[in-house]
Amino acid sequence: MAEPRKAKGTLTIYDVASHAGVSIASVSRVLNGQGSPRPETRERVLQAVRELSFVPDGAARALSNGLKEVVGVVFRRGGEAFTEDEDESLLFIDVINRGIEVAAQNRGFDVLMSSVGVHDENVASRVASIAGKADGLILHDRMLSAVGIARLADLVPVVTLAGSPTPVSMNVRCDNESGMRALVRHLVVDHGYRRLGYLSGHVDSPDNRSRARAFETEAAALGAEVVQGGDWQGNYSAAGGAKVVNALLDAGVQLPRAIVCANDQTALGVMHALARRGIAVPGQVAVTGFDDVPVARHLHPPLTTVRQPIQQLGATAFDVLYSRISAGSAERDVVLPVQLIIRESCGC
Amino acid sequence: MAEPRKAKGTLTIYDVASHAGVSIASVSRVLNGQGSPRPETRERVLQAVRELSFVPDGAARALSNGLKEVVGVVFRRGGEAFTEDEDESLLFIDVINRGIEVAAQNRGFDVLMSSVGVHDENVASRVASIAGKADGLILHDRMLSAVGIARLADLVPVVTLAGSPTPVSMNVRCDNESGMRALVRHLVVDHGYRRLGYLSGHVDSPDNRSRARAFETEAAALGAEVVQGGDWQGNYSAAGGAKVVNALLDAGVQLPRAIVCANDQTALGVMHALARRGIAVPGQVAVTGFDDVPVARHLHPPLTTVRQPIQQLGATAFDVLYSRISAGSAERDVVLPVQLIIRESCGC
DNA sequence: TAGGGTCCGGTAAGCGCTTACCGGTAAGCG
DNA sequence: CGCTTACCGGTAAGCGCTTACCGGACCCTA
Repeated sequence: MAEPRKAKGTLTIYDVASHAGVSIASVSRVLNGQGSPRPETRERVLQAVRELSFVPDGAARALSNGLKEVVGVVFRRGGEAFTEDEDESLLFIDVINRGIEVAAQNRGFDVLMSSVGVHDENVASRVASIAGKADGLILHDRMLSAVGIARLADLVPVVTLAGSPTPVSMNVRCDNESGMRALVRHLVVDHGYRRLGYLSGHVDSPDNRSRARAFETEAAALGAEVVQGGDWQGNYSAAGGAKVVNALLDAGVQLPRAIVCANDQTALGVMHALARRGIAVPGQVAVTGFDDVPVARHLHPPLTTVRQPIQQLGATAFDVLYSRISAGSAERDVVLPVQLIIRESCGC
Repeated sequence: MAEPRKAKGTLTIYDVASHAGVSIASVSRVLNGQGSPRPETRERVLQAVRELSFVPDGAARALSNGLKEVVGVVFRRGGEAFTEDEDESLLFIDVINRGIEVAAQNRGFDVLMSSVGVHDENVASRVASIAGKADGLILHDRMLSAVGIARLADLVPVVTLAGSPTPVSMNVRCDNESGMRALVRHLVVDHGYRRLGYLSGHVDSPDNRSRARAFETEAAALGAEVVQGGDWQGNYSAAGGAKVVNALLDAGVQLPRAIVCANDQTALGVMHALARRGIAVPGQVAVTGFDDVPVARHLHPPLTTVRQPIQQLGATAFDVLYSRISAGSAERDVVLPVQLIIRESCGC
């Protein structure tokens, strides 16, 4: 721990008060718009604040108010350090985070960002440390077990993203089911593909599970043949998608007519791998994604995918958390609509 | 402002103390590893902390210590809301931010992220508000005027990214000059291109200025013809790059043999626009970027660019700030090396 | 067994702010 | 003209934590 005690000439409200010739209470009142100070007093204070360029200390304020005006966001980063894979997977999470941030600003809150390494042992302790510095927490997918969340939740309000609500925490997610159903329907009904593969994301991700399930049931309902499971397991990354395809091809497996990927990053890797092997997309194999990350439209061919309102997702998470913090209660399970985005990688 | 005063049953150190049958001083000492508590006392406290799952309040701690263990990071986001352009430009900044974050964690710090809209009037007040909640600030490119920085800097230590050091603030940047020189040399000497265009970034960005200058002088030194200026002005975004190319083409201008873009995003837009117009890259026009953002290698053709150690940039910024915060002083101007990455878009 | 030195651990003072409470002044009323 | 009422603004307490300071217990030595 660093150890300065008074780095700078640390102005306090006392300095402002004496400079303005009023009491600290008046200064505080003016700064917070409480009470009804006489215009003259008010002006004197503002003048002093301006002259000294005083900024009140957030910690003191927080302590006094019981409100830090800070929310914490916790998410996983890729490998230990600066691996390629990590960089690739930035997009999705970062867009969500920006959504959170923008929403937070509207309420005068700021956002404490904290990532956790994949094989970081004590996630719980990191999270706890953030909890101490924030009024509430937003947890990205797969951060903590249900028990962990429960324990956390009686420290501070907790919102999870793409998880499931618990008795003590709230959740915000997208409507994976209907998005996936629409996608499969498009592939089977509109294009007439009879054999589809699902290249999964992390097995323990609720998003992945519901997408897989919807994929399976819809395809079955439409009478299409389905390929998935062990060999088809990715990890939401481009590298993961490429690896699966390469392994399949090396094993001489006959690819299905369309590969439905758990997310856009995976699709990106799949298309890359396919291109390297000289397999035409969508001519020989169609590929689809999920998320509609910005780069999706810049791929060759442009990626057919399901658009999640990614930034909205973050903004909503904040709003839910905020209403919990300030009003004391909020909706526990919010589901956002998605939209099928048909571009060219499906064969259109 | 929200107005809860005691949201939860807020555990305090007093609760822990009485639960453990010791004084609050002992609890604090155990928690901070100060003094030399008797093993038994120590154990009692830890036990109590565990049982109550107590987490000390960050604000109180900060107030008492004069150290919040938080640094603020301020950057610009694109348009007002959820525009396409905004999404596109995520990459660069976010990688830096992640670098900051990882470095911060190593020191037990957390990162307060705050973005500012492009046409946000009172940047200064937003920044000030962050300043009150942090021990130091990292400002991305083009956030504040020199005066603004000066004023800010006597509130808290300030590090700028890709700016220039001021008497009171520190700066971290990459070696644009040598990167650009190497790139131009490659284009002119190795490929023999005689006519080069520089598609700029924001005019008021120090990075852009030094790249433009290096481009110009090196090209001149090698006797190549240079095209730049008014019509060649982008804004670091893909859309900006595409717009310039389209305008040029519409005006019937003869494009130079190679287009050197101020950054990768711009190059991405340029390549896209060129492709739409049926112009072969690099066959008819070579295109290069700057940054080596992760997607650069997934373009068609893969982008020749100058790699900046982006994540390092962030990490270094934090380290500099940290040493200033804890040791009271630090280097004022840190320059990181870059590396020419030759892929295919240059014609190789 | 008494005196001195060590350790531990408790008490209390503050960190910078908000705000309940109260006293003083001025305006309003009879 | 004196008393009430209202309105400002000041004083002080307290938010949860760290830590300086001090007193007590224990151990060692003579």
